[in-house]
Amino acid sequence: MQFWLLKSEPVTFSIEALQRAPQQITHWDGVRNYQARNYLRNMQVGDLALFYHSNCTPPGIVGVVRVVKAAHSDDTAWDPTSEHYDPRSTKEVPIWSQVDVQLVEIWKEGLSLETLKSHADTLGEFPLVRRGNRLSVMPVTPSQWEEIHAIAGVSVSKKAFSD
DNA sequence: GCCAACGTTGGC
DNA sequence: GCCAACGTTGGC
Repeated sequence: MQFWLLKSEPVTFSIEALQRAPQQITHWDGVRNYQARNYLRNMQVGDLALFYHSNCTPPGIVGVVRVVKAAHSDDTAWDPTSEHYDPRSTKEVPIWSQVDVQLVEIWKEGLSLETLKSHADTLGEFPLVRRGNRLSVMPVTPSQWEEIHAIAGVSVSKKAFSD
C-alpha cells in the first residue's frame, strides 16, 4: 500500500462534510491536472491519505481517509453544468479519473502548515513544505507518514499497516 | 487583494 | 518544439 496527501478547500469540501456524507464516502473528483490524475490512477484500495485543508486559516492536515474504490472515470467531466466540465473528455475516451475515499479519522487538532514547515528538516522532501507545489494529489513516503503522525501527536493508525 | 510559482495554451 | 501570454493555486 501507499500513502498520499489530498488537498481540498474546506469552503468547497471539508473533512466535516465528508463526515456527514453517506457512509462517510465521497468521490474525489474534479482533478484537472495530469500529474495529479496519474497519482490518482496509481492509488489502490486500502491506500491511506492525509486530508489537507487549503485556502483557509490555518491551512493544514486535518485527518486521514482511505481509498475504497480505485480510479474510475470522472463523470463530472461530461456534465456541462459542472464547474469541472471538460468537453474533451468523452465516455468513449475519458480523460479524467476519480477515486472514492472514506473517512478514517479526524484529528482533534489539525497539523498546520506552519508547524509542518518548522519540521522541514525531518520531513525532508515533503512536497507540501517545498515552495510552490500546487498539486492537489501528492505521494507521501512511509517515513513521512510516521513523522507527520508523530508531530501531530496522533498514533499512527493501526489500519495503516494492517493491509 | 497581492503575487510567486507553475501548468496550459496557442502562435509561430 | 519554443516560449510568451495567460490562468490557476494558494499562502500570506
